[in-house]
Amino acid sequence: MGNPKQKWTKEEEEALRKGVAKHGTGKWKDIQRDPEFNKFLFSRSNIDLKDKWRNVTGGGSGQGQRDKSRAKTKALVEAAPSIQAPVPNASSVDEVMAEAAVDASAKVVDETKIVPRHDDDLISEALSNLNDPKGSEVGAIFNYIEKCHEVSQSFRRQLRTRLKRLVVLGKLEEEHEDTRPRAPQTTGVAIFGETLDDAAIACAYRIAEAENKAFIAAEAVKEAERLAKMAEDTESIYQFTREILERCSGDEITLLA
DNA sequence: CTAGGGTTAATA
DNA sequence: TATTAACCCTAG
Repeated sequence: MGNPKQKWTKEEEEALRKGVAKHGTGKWKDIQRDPEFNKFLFSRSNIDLKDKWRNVTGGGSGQGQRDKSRAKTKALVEAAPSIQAPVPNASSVDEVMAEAAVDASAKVVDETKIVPRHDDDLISEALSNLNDPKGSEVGAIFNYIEKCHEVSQSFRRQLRTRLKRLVVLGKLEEEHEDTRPRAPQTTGVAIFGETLDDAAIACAYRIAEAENKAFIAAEAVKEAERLAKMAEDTESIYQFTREILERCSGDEITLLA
């Protein structure tokens, strides 16, 4: 019977791209469940996201590459519930990356978008927002920053490494819940106390520089991912990617030490 | 739940 | 007719 194949709109496609750039390929359910993306993807299912992403991507040549000039359409298919913008969501790393992929030297100005305000405020605000009396776990902190800043996976790894590095160095105090580690449910939930707030400020500055380098690293990762599909050599690519990340973050680690 | 394959509708 | 894009089904 009536099956008018609803075409994807710009909002939906953009939301999908953003969701993938945020969480990464896969996790379609998470993207669909996300309140921010659910506004546009509320009528789409996780399978639809995957299918659409399959068409939108593909490696660069061959198939996929769905037309990019086709919006106008009707948009807002089912009387969507007033589209509001509760979240600031101003910076778009993926957008910058995409632009940079074509011409990086011309889009250097967008760099300010990645680092719009002070860096110390980043973690400070995260702690304030989380409002944790004992402190916030490292996961929640980076998660908050990730949501506010839309960082890429490359940066995510660097941030995590940085925080862990500080713990090892002794700058941060790792406080356990109490006696005995209870159950092995968590992969190492480290709750930081007040010391984090102090060290976070210093760490934030490093993060600022990290973001800048992460931007460059992201391009390298993107290239590596492309090669991965062509060569399908995970092992070689893994080392290649690792070298690039290490090379880009090598300077940062030195600063941290 | 995700990945892949196959089918159907619309288009060049 | 061939190709693309959405939709649906199945396997892991």
